[in-house]
Amino acid sequence: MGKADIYEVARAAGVSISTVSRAFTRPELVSAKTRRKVLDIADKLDFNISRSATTLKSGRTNRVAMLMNEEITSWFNTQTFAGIESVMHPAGYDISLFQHIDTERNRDEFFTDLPIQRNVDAVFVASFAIDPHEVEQLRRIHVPIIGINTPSVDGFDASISIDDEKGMYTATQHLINLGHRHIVYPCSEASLLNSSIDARTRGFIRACEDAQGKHDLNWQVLSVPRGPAFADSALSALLALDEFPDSICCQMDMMAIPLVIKLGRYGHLTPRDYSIVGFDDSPNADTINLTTMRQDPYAMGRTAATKALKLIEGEPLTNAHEVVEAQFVPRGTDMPFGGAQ
Amino acid sequence: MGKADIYEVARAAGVSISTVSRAFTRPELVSAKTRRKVLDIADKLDFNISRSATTLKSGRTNRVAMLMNEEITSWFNTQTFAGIESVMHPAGYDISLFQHIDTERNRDEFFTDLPIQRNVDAVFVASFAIDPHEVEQLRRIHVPIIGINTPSVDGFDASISIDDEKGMYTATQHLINLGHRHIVYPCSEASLLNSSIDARTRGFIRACEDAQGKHDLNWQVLSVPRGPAFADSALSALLALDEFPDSICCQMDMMAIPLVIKLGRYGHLTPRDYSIVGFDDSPNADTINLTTMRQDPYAMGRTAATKALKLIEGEPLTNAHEVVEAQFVPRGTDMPFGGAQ
DNA sequence: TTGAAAGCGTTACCAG
DNA sequence: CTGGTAACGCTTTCAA
Repeated sequence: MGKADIYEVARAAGVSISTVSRAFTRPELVSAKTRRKVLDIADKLDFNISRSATTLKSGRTNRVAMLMNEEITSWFNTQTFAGIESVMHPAGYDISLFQHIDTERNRDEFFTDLPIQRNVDAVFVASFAIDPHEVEQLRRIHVPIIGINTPSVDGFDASISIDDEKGMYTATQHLINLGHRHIVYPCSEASLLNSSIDARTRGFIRACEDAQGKHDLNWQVLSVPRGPAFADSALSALLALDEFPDSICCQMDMMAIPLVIKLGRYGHLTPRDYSIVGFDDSPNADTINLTTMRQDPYAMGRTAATKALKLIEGEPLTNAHEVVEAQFVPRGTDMPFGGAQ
Repeated sequence: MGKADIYEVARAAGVSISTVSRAFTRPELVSAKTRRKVLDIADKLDFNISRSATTLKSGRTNRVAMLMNEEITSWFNTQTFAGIESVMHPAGYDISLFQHIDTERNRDEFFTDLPIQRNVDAVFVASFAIDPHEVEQLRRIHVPIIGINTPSVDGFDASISIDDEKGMYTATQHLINLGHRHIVYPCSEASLLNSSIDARTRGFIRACEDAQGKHDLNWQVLSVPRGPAFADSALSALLALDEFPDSICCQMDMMAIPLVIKLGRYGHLTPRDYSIVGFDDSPNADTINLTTMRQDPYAMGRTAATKALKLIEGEPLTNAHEVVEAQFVPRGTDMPFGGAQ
């Protein structure tokens, strides 16, 4: 907010407040000379249009909400947020962030209070298992709701999701095709709140079951507690196995990367001793040369935001609900079973 | 925004709009019975107070701006943002993000347009070399300006900075004290826009120069181009050296981590063959057991936000400008020179 | 405890 | 192309 108000500027410029307003927001309606004079004086007086007044008048809030599990600092959330921001900011929108909508208490609080707390033009829901009743609550604020990796698209006006199950199915199948028969899937316990995690686990299991008939597969899901030490827990669990597996299929790169590094300290080297594939292609995956399934949450954020903008404008969406596939990224942590020469 | 307006709610509840307003924002001024009735009806009608109207009336925007170099997705920016958010969001503020204020064009555009583009109650400037003229421009929006790791605090109402130079001085000294005499400092070229980077380099150089008298030191700054491949460039430059150094002092962990991993593939193992220390303690530093200097940008963000809130309230700050020190985190990538037994 | 009315700073319609 | 004026939805005195 500047120092002076629109009346002072109008007076100083010898014009009406209408003209001052137009000089800023509809320059084409004002003569070049008048416009220049107004803008000069406004600049001198440190005046600028009040967004609050504009938004009140227009009925638009120029703000959207983004709901997420956990912290904005996680790789997925940051990338998604950045993608949304890259579209919404240039369009004049701010993003109001709601983190940690993943504990019973926070969820309750959030879904009870959102409508009366903030006003937004759209709501993004990123990667969590929102339930139908909660979607219902959200709908009451009467703005478009856009899902990103939500378990279901019921109640959403638009969505973009990665096919986690299929992606993990592909990764698992890759290991099986390589001849691996003893496959372990280390994963942090399902939170019931991150639909991606669950879907990936399903993909792994389905791939193993499908292959079971053709091969004598020894596979298992190795579930460890959530929390900051999940990778170390998985490491211990892996080392405690009677027999070390010939391959590891990881829920995510953040699991795979520490495992590759730390297993090496125990003499288990990839790809010499075992194959391992990750999921995400998050930072440092390339550094350790990890074979993985790539997803692009930044691009998903952009897509979601583009849909949101259209919905806000009342434009129809040609394909409201999109599903994208994870992309296989072959690198150096996998090798045919017994294939080292 | 809900469906109904305040008049409908007032009518349905048989009260005036004043009472409806108070039921929401000053519940203590309304009888319990009336309040309940109003809130019930409001809920039924999906009504809720318009923030736009409230902010217009109050003169507050309930929004702050955050300026940064590069992307929100960098570790430092994400952490700082999350820290600010953790304080500002509960206080009712949204954060309007301005990324990439680091190219000539973006800077110009930004500093010319900010005042007329958005209205904010405070501005955070994170980690870049804003120049005095630009601070001057910023000041014209007449709100508190809070710096985070800015090169100077002139013109800022408050600031929190890490002592990068001292931190790197300490790290370098540590290597020298360990007996190392051939030290290389790989760093991506100074951007002129990231004051932290410059300060760290100065710290390294000063530590070397200070030790020069006492020891026969062979030190050098190995500058490589900025960009996504900076770590690989540093790797090549290091391998091209006539003699491989006995120690490496890294500008940041994002440089150190790939180096440790990739140098290993060329047979240079730490701490056996060389010592290396990083800076930041960013993700995976612990995974590879990297000795480093820790900084906590999340905490700095919180501190900055706390100061901002006070300034917005017009409260005095007891210590407007704070400097914190990086903390030495000894782990496993350093060892006395020739000390392996 | 409640109601009436002024006013926050714009925008947009309608005149001129 | 420009000016006057109502209206956006709320908060806040002031009265009752």
